[in-house]
Amino acid sequence: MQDLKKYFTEGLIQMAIILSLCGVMVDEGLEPYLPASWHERILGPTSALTQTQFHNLRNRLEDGPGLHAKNVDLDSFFTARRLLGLVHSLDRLQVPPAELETWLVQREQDPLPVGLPGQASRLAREPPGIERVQLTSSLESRPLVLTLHEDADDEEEDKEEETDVHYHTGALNEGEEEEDTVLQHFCNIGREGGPGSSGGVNNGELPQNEQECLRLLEETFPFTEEQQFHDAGGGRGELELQSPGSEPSGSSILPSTNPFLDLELQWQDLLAIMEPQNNAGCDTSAFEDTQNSRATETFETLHQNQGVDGTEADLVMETWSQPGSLRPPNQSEMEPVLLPLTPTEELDDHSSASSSGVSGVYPLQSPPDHVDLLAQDPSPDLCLGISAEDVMNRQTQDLVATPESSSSPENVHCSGDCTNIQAGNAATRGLYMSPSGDFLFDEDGIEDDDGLLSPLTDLIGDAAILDEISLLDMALEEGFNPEMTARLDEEGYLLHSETEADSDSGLSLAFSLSQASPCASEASSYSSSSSTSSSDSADESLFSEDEDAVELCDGPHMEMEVTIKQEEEEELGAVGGSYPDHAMQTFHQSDQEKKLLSGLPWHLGHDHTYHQPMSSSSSPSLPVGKMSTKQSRSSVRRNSALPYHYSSHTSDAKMWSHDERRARALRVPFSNELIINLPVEEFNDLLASFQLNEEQLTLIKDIRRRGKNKVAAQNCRKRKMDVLLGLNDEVSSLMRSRSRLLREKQEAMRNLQEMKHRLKMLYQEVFSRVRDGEGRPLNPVEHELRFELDGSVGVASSRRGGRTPLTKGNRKQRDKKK
DNA sequence: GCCGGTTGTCATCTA
DNA sequence: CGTAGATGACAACCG
Repeated sequence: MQDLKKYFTEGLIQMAIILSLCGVMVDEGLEPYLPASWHERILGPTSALTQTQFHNLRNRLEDGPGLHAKNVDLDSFFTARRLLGLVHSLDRLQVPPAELETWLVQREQDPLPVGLPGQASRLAREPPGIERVQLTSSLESRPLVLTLHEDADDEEEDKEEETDVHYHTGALNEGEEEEDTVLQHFCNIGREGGPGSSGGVNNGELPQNEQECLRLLEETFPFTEEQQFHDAGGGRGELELQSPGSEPSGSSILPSTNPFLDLELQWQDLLAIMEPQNNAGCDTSAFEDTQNSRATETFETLHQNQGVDGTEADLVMETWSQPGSLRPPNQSEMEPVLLPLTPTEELDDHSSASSSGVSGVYPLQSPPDHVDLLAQDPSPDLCLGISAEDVMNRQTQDLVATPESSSSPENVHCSGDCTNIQAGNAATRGLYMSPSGDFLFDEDGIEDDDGLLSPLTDLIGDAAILDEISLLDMALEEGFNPEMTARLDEEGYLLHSETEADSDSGLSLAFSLSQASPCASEASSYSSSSSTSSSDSADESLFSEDEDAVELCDGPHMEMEVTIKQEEEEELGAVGGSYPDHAMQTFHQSDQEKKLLSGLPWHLGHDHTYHQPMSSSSSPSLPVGKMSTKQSRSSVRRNSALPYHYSSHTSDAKMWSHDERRARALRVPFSNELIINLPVEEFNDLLASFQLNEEQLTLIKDIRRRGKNKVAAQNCRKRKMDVLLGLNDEVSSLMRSRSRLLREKQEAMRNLQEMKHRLKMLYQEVFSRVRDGEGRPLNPVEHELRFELDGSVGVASSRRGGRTPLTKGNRKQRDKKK
């Protein structure tokens, strides 16, 4: 939304409108409105700078901030590509080429002189491979996404395009001096309009162009025709279309009519944009999408026409592309195309995903992509840089989706956004797309609707795309992979449970160690409260499962328990009597319940030890008095059946067996574990679900009480032990502290003695220098120095007891006299 | 058989 | 009032 705000804030909307109007006269209209700083303002932090790292890197390398920032150093880029091997993929996939086209178009449209120098330099810099990429991409984009569908033909076309591209690029490099047909067209247009005023030129030609465009549209431009056109001319067709002002040139490469088409398309795009519905239309019709994309292209071209004025052009471009990203200024267009490729794909993916995720409204992405490719670059630039970009795209798409929002400027932006996003999608998806064309885009869009992941998965799915996808993409995919997140979540849950278990174990102390049982452990007093709350839902589910299990219990585990129980019963004799199958089942259920309960957080968190007895419910319950011999047997059985249960104490088994016996005797339909571990509500529900007599209820409550108290006792003992240990530690620390203090005391005593000694020496020295009134030294026996509180010093006679104040001054004087 | 440790249980208090 | 936790005390069991 912030981005949108940025775009919509203040005069941006007006700017967009003006720009749209500028379809005829971009330069004139924009100039007043486009201060040099506008780019940054409009784009804000999310602009090119925030774009894909890749773009950013290039930007950094070459131009730095501003529009140029997007311009990529082709050499560096190419090198990087080779190194990464991504470059190759980029060449194919890179949507950015569209931008190149736009750039070229701008050149053409623009009076050649305008922005040439910078661009030319860039072109010259660009390695041939890069140029190809641009051209191919541009060609693909222009021919409409249709070209994308034709994967097989793409390479050949690309080659052809490459030639064209070289041609164009050469023109660009030469500063439009070259006689490239396309360039010538553009040059002618620009010249007609006047080198300085591209807009003016355009204006003059517009009417004709429009007419021709309309005618051409009717004749050739039918959507299907676009495909044909694309098939036939690929890049050429694009070039033609792109050259808005160019006269119909006989040049094989660039049909002059195409430029007119572009103009018309631009107009249509503008009109469509003006119409609120267009936004929605993007979704509905590929044609509209194409128009939108074209509109963006037109703006781009206009921007380019502005030529050198990167700022103004950038502004325009930005206004169009804003949602995703702004194109870099003049030069940047070229580079953005290239650079964005990988990132753009990523962005596209994100954007597409986002768009899809946001609303199915924008299935269009693919179709506009062709045209949008130009726009893509910008968008990807913006989007790619930051993960948040996806959100941006979604937001922008949302805006676009709302047809109502389509007021002139907003529409423009929206369309631009849509185009950008779509372009991104198209770049990646165009490959996937079948020759069906625009509609295919819709399909893609639908696929996109699945979510962000879908595009990624799609990319992965396509081998070619995979080639193109960079490691970064992979990383991104992994990062976004929902499965991974799910796994993480699970792991986190596991970890959480483990941690709880750990905490529990900590609580249980030795108990847990000795008796730790994998089976469900009762919730420890500490963890139980919290765990229960968190696990309520799970518990419920488990509970339901448990109930089912009660009814349906079966399986080998059942058999094991049954045998054990039978043995136990034999041992027990008449106490338990013979359990009906139902009861057996219920107990078996208890085992399953254990399993289920084990999954419960609270269950996990709890002490290991005493539940074991719980788990041992299946284990035979022996009369307390009989336990000695039989216990060992039962314990052995337990061990065999439930090794984890095993505890040194058979008493546990006994105890539980006692409750278990009673429960069996009363035919309690659920296990002790459930009785003890279930939360109160569920426990009550459980009791309510079964018709139990008073005796059974009492027993169940006693079992629950004892079970919980058992845990409480364990915890209490553990705490007590902890307290003892803590006290022991405290005692140790206090002992150490005492030793330390004693040492310090000794040290202080030594220091004190030393000080006393030094004081004594000093006293003697001072006293030895004191003289009486006759100048004779004082007799230490008869006199002594007295230090008063006020700091004065006097000589006192030890015999008379009288004191002769002796001030320092006096003493000093005396000393001086001496 | 005694002793120490462990564990379960009960009773009671408290939140 | 009911529930659950905490704790002291008791008893049983084991090594």
